[in-house]
Amino acid sequence: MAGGGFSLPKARPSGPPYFSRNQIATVMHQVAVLLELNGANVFRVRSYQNASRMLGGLTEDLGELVTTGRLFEMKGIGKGLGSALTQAIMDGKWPSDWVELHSSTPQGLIEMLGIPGLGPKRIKLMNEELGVDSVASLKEAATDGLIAPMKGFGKKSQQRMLDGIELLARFRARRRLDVGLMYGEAFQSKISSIEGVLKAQLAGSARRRKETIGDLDLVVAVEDEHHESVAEAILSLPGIADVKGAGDSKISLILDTSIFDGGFTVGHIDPNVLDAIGGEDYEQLESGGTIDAQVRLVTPEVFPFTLAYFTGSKEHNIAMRQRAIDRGLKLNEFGLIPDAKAGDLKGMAAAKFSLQASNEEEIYRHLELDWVTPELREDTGEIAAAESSALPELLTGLDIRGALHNHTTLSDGEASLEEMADTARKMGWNWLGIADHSPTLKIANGASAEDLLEQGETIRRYNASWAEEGTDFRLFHGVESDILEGGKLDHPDDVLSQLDYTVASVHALSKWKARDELQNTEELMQCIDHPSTTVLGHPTGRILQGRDGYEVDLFAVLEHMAEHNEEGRLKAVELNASPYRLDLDWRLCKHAKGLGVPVIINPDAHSIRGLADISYGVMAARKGWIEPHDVLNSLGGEELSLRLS
DNA sequence: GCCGTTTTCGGCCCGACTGTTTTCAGTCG
Repeated sequence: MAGGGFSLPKARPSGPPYFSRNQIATVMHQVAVLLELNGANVFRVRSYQNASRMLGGLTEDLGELVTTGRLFEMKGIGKGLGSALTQAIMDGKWPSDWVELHSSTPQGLIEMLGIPGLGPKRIKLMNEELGVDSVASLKEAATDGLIAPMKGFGKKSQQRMLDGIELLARFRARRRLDVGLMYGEAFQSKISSIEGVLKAQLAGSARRRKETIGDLDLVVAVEDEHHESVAEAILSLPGIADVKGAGDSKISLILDTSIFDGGFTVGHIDPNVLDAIGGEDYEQLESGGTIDAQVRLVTPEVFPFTLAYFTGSKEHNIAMRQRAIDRGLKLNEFGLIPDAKAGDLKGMAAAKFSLQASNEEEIYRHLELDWVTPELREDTGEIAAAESSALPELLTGLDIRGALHNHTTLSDGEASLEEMADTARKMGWNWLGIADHSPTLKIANGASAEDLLEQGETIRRYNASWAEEGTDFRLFHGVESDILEGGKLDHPDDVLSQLDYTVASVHALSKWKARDELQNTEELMQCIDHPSTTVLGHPTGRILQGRDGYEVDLFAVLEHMAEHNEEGRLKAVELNASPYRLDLDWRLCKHAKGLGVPVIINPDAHSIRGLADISYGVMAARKGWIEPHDVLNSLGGEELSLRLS
């Protein structure tokens, strides 16, 4: 969260329900963090976290859940949380201890949690003993040498805090998926070519294709006799800025951009996005950037277990372990070990009694599960699905036949219509949609109605000539219209009606962020009701690592879109594939799918290279359980033409 | 705070690493 400030949302003016699902889930997460900082029982903290995650992934209406009493039947909701939530939802009042936690915990403590190596316990201690209540005051205390003399602390801890603060200032803790994968793939290929390395594979959130990545995890298979030489070779690879730690099985490193053989460049960033992520300084900042990496060296027999373990997620692992326990087994990074055999042995010593597995599939099979693709390992229902062979047949890049939201030189794109079409054809697509900006967006050189309609003429000419020569490719003509006051679109109806489709997007972020969730939700719905609106573009306006989106109840918006679709009016939600956005969030894809709202993955390309961003959208969609038939991208040109008419 | 073919208390996933200790707490994944 940009800013990191915690606050309790105000109740809606009318209700119940007085709070949205998002709000409830967010507040519970915040309470969990605040409890940690106040030294609460770790399991109590976990209860809040579990409940937050569970509620955040729900599709049911909260008010209904409460009135039917089903809230109390949900796993993870007991008497305490159940009645607290009932009060919040039905009366619009947060429990008094939650309010108290929010008001009594200095905001600076939350910010301090972002410092690597520093957790809630020591933050609390420093706060109590030294009155440290922010990153700035911590820096001062550490510089004055006040930290080291404290019991349980020391000179090294003090220095690590200063280093951590430096790192925090230099770069935000997480990196976007595209950046993380760039580092990860470069590092993996360097390790793979070391003599004695049998296999090196990226694990962790990069393998799960999370939209941002905290650090890289690499699992390396190596025979015992090469262990030492491989470890040494890794430590002497180019691109290592610092070694944070090196134990027997784990090496912790910081990588920098010198790992990239061909140099480093961030490529084209559209100005709107650039502004949010640091403006002109961004490229410089990024080229001086770093990423943490952890390498695990294991024997080939253990490799699949370690790979599965460090792929995570933590929540998926917990569920997997529990499943193992239920079957008299112990699952860890070394193996899957029957209780009876392992006795009190720990770690590697117990691992020799492990059930055999030459790959991840076999581990899952031992637990009577289908193999779960890494993207789905978030404990959001994949284990139940794997148990009953009901895992989705996920979308792949090969299913993509086109995308609707792309720009040309008519507005702020770098490439002409012809260049864009040509590139799409070379990518094997059957169609391409062009949706340039509308007039209100002056910063993006929004095109006038006149120019827009002229572009339409050109497109019709191309389509006619392709049809004539029997080429299975066509252009669709649309617009990316700004959403204006009252949910209105940015062109007169008679202009919009001449287009194949309209992508309606919010760009006036500051205005939308100044309003509350209810108003924004209402306005988006009004815009969706416009007969010309076909696609809701980047639904929250978020820029990853740049700015949060505006407040909106997307569950409600999607439900509204579902009603239109049920009545035969196509209303699709965009999954903006730009790695800076990935908006619709993957967590909501499953919900859209469940409601029958079609998803359209759009690269929002501003150059021919930008079209390749579609791959990040496919990653996010897979993470959101999306199958080929859930997206418009998998339709052929003729089929899509029918859907749009 | 939740949960229970262990039903009202005592667990709650598990191990590595670091820095501080002299047997362990905090943090991380």
